[in-house]
Amino acid sequence: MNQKYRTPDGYTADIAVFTIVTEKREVFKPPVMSLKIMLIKRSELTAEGTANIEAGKWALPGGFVKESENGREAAQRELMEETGIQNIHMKHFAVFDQPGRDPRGWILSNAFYALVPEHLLKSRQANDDAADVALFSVTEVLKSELAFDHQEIIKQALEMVTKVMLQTTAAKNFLPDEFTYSELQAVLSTVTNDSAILNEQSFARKIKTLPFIELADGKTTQRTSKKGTKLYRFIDMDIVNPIYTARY
Amino acid sequence: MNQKYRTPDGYTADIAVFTIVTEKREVFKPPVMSLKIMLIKRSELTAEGTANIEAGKWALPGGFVKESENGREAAQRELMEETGIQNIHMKHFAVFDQPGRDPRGWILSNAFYALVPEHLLKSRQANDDAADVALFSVTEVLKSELAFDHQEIIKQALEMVTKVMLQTTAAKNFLPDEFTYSELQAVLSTVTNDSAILNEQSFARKIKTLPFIELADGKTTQRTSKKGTKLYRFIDMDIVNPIYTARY
DNA sequence: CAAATAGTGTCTTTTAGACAGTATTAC
DNA sequence: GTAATACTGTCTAAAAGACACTATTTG
Repeated sequence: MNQKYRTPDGYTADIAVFTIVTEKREVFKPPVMSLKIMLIKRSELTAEGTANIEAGKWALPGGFVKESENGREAAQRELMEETGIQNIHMKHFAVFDQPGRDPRGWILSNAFYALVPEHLLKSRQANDDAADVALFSVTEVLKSELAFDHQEIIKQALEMVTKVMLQTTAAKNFLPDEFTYSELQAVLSTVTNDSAILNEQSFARKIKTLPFIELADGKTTQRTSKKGTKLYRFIDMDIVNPIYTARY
Repeated sequence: MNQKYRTPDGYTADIAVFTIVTEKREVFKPPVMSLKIMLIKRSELTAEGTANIEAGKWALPGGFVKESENGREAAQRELMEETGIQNIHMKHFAVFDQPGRDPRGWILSNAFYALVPEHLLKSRQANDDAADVALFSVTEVLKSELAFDHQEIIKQALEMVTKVMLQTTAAKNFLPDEFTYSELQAVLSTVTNDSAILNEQSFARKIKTLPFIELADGKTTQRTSKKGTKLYRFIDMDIVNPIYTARY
């Protein structure tokens, strides 16, 4: 190894787990949803019994990458250790490597986000060096004081999530396999104000023409209305919607 | 520091510099363009005179991140040292951290891409531990054997570039401030086959309605036709074009 | 004049967007 | 019946897509 170059003091992985919780679910009514992020409260002592850094503050779950792991594997493991949540799909979106971002030395953070349905987080439980786990509304979190530079990480994660929700079929992560147009609207409304999406009649017509959504033939549900509503499914595909062919 | 965790053996930054070269520029004709990537040939000896790893192979420019630098700064510096190119805008797009990807140990690579006009690369010159610098067509590069896992890095960079070119105003990186519709078409044609973009009359009409492009009032050029052509400018803005409101 | 690029005119078809109306069901 | 959600009918205005035509300039 070339010793001219410093080796980092640590390589970590942090995970911004987003979910959409159903705030209000009344019989025969479309749900009302809101976007949340899962954070842990850093414990006073580490698992080894020494004083923990940034103790007592809320933070993204995460920790050091171990030997023979890559960042993604560490993210999965740390999430499991601290919150009991496992097997969720996460995507890398940035690296935070600013010297000084962590008082312990030159610590690199590999940042991931995950979009998961609420029920997968039901079993969450604080463990290891987490004293607590909770869901926070994203607006709330952007105003609170968090550990390290986690507020900045969350801010960037949120921008990414908004984009991904509107430009890919990521909304499917928050819906059952078969869903109604109003449920899809409820999901999308957590990240957009676009009237073409939020207007009821427009969207009810539009959904039938989208190439990445198909009708679940003949099936209906009464969970959002007395009348009964048609069910739709996402078709898996990669979509690039060029801005040069869009209509404005 | 918690010694349970391995510290990485190195933290590097690699840069995929893309440019669009004008393959054919005849008087009074729209240009023909093609997408290229800049690679270096790894020298036999390092700057210190020791044998270089992966010597003789073509690779992305890049190298170790130094003390008090972040990944982005190292990417800028290494690009400068190896190719003489400086002050270009680069974006981070992935981290490559698979154990075993580099025979020297656990070496993390922070991957960046840059989109730059051809003229900024005119002054390129191999230096430091680079024996040569050259531009390769992207189709060619995906078939050749490169150092480390750089082919995979380039593959992912390319996917990102295609998306970014079509979903943002990134095409401006390859155009003069004021450009004709056929020049914009030439740039976009390097990454898409979309008929709505490549059809001459459609696009000539379309460009006038795009909210992120404005007419450079009254100005014309003869560089693409005898008749003279109107010039346009990009307006800086962030665009999210939701797939749910697109027309298919 | 011919040839080439850059447009515009015009027509047809599709889509958006708005508003009002209908359908179905629980209670 | 009432009230609520989920649609559909219908109209208008805008846009897409295709094809032919015009405009301008060089040589």
